[in-house]
Amino acid sequence: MGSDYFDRVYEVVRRIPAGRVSTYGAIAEFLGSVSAARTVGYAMNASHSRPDVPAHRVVNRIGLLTGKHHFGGTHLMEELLRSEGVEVENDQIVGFARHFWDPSDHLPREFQQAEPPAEGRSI
DNA sequence: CTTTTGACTGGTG
DNA sequence: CCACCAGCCAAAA
Repeated sequence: MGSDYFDRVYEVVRRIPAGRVSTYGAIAEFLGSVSAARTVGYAMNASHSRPDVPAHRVVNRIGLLTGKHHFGGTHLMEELLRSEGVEVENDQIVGFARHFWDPSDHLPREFQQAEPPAEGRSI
């Protein structure tokens, strides 16, 4: 199905619960290489046609909303996060460590094998 | 086909 | 604290 890596990124991002956020690096590390963080960001850029991918819950390592410019509106990403209970100030997530969601800490290791989730399974 | 460029990160100087 | 470099993957020129 197209690019495997992007699909894996989307699967992970899709599991980020509302009110939680993750980072490009954490996702890349979960998928095997922390250095591929840029690619995770690039995958987010291509996630426009993936409405089921909450790209606004992915920020950089210090909780900065680096991708906010890609959400059309200047504060759309921030608004989305706030509506989920994530406090944002000066384009940065307040209490970032408190909202941080590490995929390696919640998703099964088999998930890294690029195995898509079972169909008909509610998230 | 080659080169450039990104929503990144960690290390080095 | 700031500047630069390497590593990773994919799309566009």
